[in-house]
This record gives sequence, C-alpha cells and structure tokens, in this order.
Amino acid sequence: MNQRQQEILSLVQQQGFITIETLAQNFNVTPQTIRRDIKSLGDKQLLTRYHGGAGVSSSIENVEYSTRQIMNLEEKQQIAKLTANHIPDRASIFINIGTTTEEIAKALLHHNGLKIITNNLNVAAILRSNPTFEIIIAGGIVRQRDGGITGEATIDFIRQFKVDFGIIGISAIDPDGTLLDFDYHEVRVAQAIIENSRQVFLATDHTKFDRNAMVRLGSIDQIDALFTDLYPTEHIVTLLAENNIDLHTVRSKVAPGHKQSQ
Amino acid sequence: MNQRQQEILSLVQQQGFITIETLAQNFNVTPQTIRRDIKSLGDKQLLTRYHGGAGVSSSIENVEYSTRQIMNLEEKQQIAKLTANHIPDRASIFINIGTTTEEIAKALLHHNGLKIITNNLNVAAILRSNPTFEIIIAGGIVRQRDGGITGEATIDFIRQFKVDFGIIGISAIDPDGTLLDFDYHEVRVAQAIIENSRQVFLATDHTKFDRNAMVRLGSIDQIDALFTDLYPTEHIVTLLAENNIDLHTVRSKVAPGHKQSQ
DNA sequence: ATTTTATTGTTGTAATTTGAAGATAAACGA
DNA sequence: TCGTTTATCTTCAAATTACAACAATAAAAT
Repeated sequence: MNQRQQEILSLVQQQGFITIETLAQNFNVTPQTIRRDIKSLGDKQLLTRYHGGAGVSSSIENVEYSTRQIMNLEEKQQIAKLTANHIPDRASIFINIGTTTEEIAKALLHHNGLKIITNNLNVAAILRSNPTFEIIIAGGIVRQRDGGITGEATIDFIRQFKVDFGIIGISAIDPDGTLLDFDYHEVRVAQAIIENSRQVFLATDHTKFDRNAMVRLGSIDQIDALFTDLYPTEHIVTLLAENNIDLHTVRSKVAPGHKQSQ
Repeated sequence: MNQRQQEILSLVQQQGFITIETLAQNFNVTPQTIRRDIKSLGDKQLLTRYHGGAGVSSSIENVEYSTRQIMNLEEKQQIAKLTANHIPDRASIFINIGTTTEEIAKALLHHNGLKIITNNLNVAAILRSNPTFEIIIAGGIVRQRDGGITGEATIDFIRQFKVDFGIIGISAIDPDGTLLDFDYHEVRVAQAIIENSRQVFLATDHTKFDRNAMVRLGSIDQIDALFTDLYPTEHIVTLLAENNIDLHTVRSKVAPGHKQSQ
C-alpha cells in the first residue's frame, strides 16, 4: 500500500465518503489512478467502493481486522472474494471452522437471501448483520480458542441437512491428494459437511500445499472446486485435472491446459 | 448499495418513517431517484415501502434490541450479580435468551469450571473468554435481532441434558402467577429448559411485574427461586410463599415474614 | 547497459445513474 | 360511485462514471 492509499484511507475515515473527482484533484493524479487505488483498498475491505467515490467499510467487516492478526490475511481475503463470486444468491451452504472460511463469511455479506448452516460462532456473528440471511448454527461443544463447535451432537445436527454448497477450509494437503487437518473433532464435522453438500468448495491458501498435518480428512477427489491464491505445482494441477476438479486462483499465472477464473 | 441508500436506511431507522418528498429535498435529487432507492432497499427487505414513503422493515427490530439492552441496565447488572452469587463453581447450567441473562453471563465470568448450555449467541461469546468453562451451544435457527437460537432442533438438543440450574429471563409475569413472553419459539425453549433443570432460577427486573405478554410460558410454581431488584407487591409475595419459592431482591425493602438475601 | 517490473496517463467503450415525460395505479373527497 | 389528486411505474435519452487495453515513464533488478 503506497503513501497515497494510506492518505485516502484516513481521508475516508475522517469524512465518511469522498468522490473520486475530489481525490484526483487532491493528489494531482487522474481519476483512473484513484480508481485503481480504491479498487485495491476495496479488495482488502479497508473501505467500500461506491459509484463515484469511496466510503468507510461497513462496521462488522473490519472490527476483527484490527484485533486479530491472521496469517496471510490479504491472500485469504482475495480467496474469500473469489469463492464468494461462485456462490449464487439464495443458495443454501455449509461453512465450517477456519480463518479462511471466516473471511468468506465476510465476503458473502453482500449476497442476498442465503441460507447458511455453520459450526463456527464467528461466522454466525458475522453473517447475522445481513437480515436477509437465514442462519442456522449447529449445536455442540464450543471451543474456547476459535469459537468452533464440534462433537457428536454437531455431526448429528449437520446430517439433518442437504445443501447446495459446502465450503470448507483445511490445514494441509498431502502431495498424493489427501486432505489433512490437526483436529480429529474438526475432521469429523468436515466429513459430515462433505457428505451432505451437493457441491464442495475447498478454500485454502498456498501455504497449505507444503505442510503436514496428522488427521486424514478425506481425499481431494471428494471436492468439486479448489479456490486458492497462487497457481499450485504441476503435480497438484494434474491431480485436479484427473479428478475433474475446477481450479480457481486469485493470480492467474499461465499454465497450459487448465481452466481458471478471474 | 450507494452512499445515499445507506443514509436513507439510517434515517428510516432513526425516524421510523419518512416521505419520499422529504428525502428528495434532503439529498437534492428527484423523487423518482428516491423511489428507485427505496425500491432497491425494499427488495432487499432492509425497509418497507409505503405509499408516499418508507418505514422500518418488519423483520428488523435490531434498533429496538440495542435500545432495550440499555434499559434498566444498572438494575439488571445488580440482579445478575445477585443471581451469580447463588451459583456454585463447577455447576452445570442452562442460560436462555434475554438481556438480563446476558448480564448474568457476564457476572458468572469469575466463576470456575462451569458447564453451560445456552441458546444465546451473545452468552456463548461472553462466556468463551473463561477457559475453565465448558460451553455447549444449542443448534437451531439464529434470530437476527438478538442472537437467540430457537426452533424444534433447539428443543430436541436441550432435551439431551439434565443440569443443576436453569436460569431464565422472561417478558412479563401475570398477577395470577402465569409466566408470559412475546415469542412462541422462545417459550418452547424455556419450557424445555425448565423440564430439564433440577433447580430453576427466574431473573427479572421489576418492570416485568406490571406488563402483559401474549404467550404462556408456564406457572410461577415451576420455579425454585426468583431474583429481582425491587420488592414485589404483597400479592406476588404471598404467591411465592405459598409455593415455597425463594425470593432474592437487590434492595432489601422491609417486608414482614419473608426471606431475603444481600 | 539492458531487461524487468511497477506505476501512471490516455483513449475508446461499456455500464450505471439520473431526470423527464407519458401512462398507470392508488388514495381521497364529494 | 365517480372524478380528482397524488403517487408510482415505464421507457428513453443525456450525463456521468467505470473498465480494459495500450503507451509512456520511472524505478528496480540482472
């Protein structure tokens, strides 16, 4: 973020709303440049873009931004936006535990009429600010560290539903395509989500590709689409192609023979 | 949604109803433009359209909740403290929806090793900050306005447990000892809590004694102790005595022949 | 020194917003 | 009930704003 963008941010926060014209004159640059600036800031959800200007971002979305430091936040927000773009209005979805999925919840706030079932207290809190949503929270034991809800009761609860999209995060992906996580309880819930979703979206940043975790969650062929920031290694790409899994990356680095979006 | 629409929304929520003419003059645009705005907002169910203007959406009583939260806050905090004093460490408890019960959750934070089952998102969020607690949240549909969780699934979930204390709030108490509330769904949950608690604590401020509400929750003889701020009318006191219900008041106004604490 | 990368301006085109005018529908008084 | 008034809806044109592609420039890396 450059100097000008910093100043734009503080101006917006001071005044609530500024036009692009004003900013352009202020900084002696063309409106197009300002547009690029506020687009970049808007992608990070540091402000909200409007036709003709920019305003403060709506409250809930960045309350936690200041208090919580999330690793690779910027990448996660971009992945979140990308994922949200593939969810239609009025869809029914599962969202599970994870910082990435919480970002997705924020990105989904501007949708309409979603039906969302989640086992994540934070996700429920975030989505509650949109009155057109119907939010169902899964019952069970609340984990103190991240507000996740797990346990047998949670799994039973999830099994009551069958939804359009299951959105899951993950801790690691093995080179052979095994999906991995650290927490046994969380894995059980994720499996239940996969079983009861018509389509499964896996959202994960590039750091998960070369990590290891203990508990086997499932196999990559159980998902329908992968959303990530960087283009994965050729090996993973092949694996995805073999299993007919859509790949959506934030940065569209050129790689031959594969579908991408945005 | 553009800046003007945001402002229209907050104006509507402030004033309850505004005419299109007023808004048009306010923003220096034609009424036609305002119509388009409120049509768009109405489609999203963020407000309700009327002939000639716009009013608050029926589904959004969020504003009302936040104002209600402040009403009699001090009394509620005192009641909360009083109630918390009667809960021992390591107890298992139900806590239901309500501003008073949320205050009780805060007052319980200094306890140790509590097992708490709740159908209130806010209560879960509050209690999460104590790592010695085990928190179980009931699953079900999340109400936008106050974070309450209700529905058949919620009741089934609660029936799985049997706890030491059930702490419930309430909307009104009839002079004949009938416990009343406004919301049918909430009542069903409260009934389930009463059935599955060894002891039932009712916490309520004095304003509830001369109010009316629609839905019958139960009878006062189903509770074991009443926590309130002011000493109730002689009539209620007699009723409590007849049913052998403990009365605990914040202000110990002298009244003959009855047990009090603090 | 040359290539790469990032930033900004320019231009043409697409999309959005707005107001105006006529047609339609709803509210209201006699 | 009927007309009268007022509000709303529809459609269109003008103005504004946004976007994408490319060129120019400056800074950074090799």
